[in-house]
Amino acid sequence: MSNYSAMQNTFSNSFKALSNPNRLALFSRLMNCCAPGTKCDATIAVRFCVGDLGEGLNIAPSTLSHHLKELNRAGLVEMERKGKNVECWVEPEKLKALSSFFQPD
Amino acid sequence: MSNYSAMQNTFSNSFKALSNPNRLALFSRLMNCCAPGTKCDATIAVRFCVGDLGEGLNIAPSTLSHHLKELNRAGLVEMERKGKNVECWVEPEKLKALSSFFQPD
DNA sequence: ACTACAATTCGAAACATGTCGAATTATAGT
DNA sequence: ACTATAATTCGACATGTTTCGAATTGTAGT
Repeated sequence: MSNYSAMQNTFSNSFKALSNPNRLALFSRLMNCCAPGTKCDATIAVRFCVGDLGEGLNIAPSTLSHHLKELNRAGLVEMERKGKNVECWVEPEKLKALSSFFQPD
Repeated sequence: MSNYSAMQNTFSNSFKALSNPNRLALFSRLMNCCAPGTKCDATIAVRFCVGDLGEGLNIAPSTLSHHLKELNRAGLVEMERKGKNVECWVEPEKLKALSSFFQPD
């Protein structure tokens, strides 16, 4: 347990997911709730459907879908189908984990 | 100023630098001071010469050099020649900036 | 000057990533 | 059943990344 290099691997996968500017933009929208037409409330996980998330990013739907899948695989973004749409959000715990990675003990 | 997408770009470059497991290991050593034969003192930026940093990572010196250069270009690691060696360290400010990226306002 | 050690640059090979358009699946409403 | 909208999968192509060994540069000591 507490396998050092396994944890390192998890984090490097997270950072890989955030290393692409488009993916980081998607993640930031979910994280900051500063996206078009959204009220800001940091206590509740913000939800977007896939299409709205990609708004203004100028990427093809297939590319958007691919990026969200990567974020989901890295464990950074949750996804759930809701009718015709698929809703996406970030769990606050994930933010805490990432934030504390950079805080020396 | 306070150009949103420029800041996003800086961060995606940082995360790209940390997306490689070997580079993340190098960065972690400088950050955590948990490396072989080092006393732990979080108040002072820890310094390693390039060779010692790569200890146990099983990568060629040329690869090690390349990775450190990437970390340096991303602005995450500082480097300074000191005689035969080149010393590397992480500025505590960088850690603070990265950590607070994940903290919603 | 010569030697030894530390680190970097260069070129090449194998592999991974970002992107698209076309085709497909999922769901809801008519 | 049919149609429209949302999202995904697939195959392809161009570009980037990781890694190495060989050659090179920088520095200190003999």
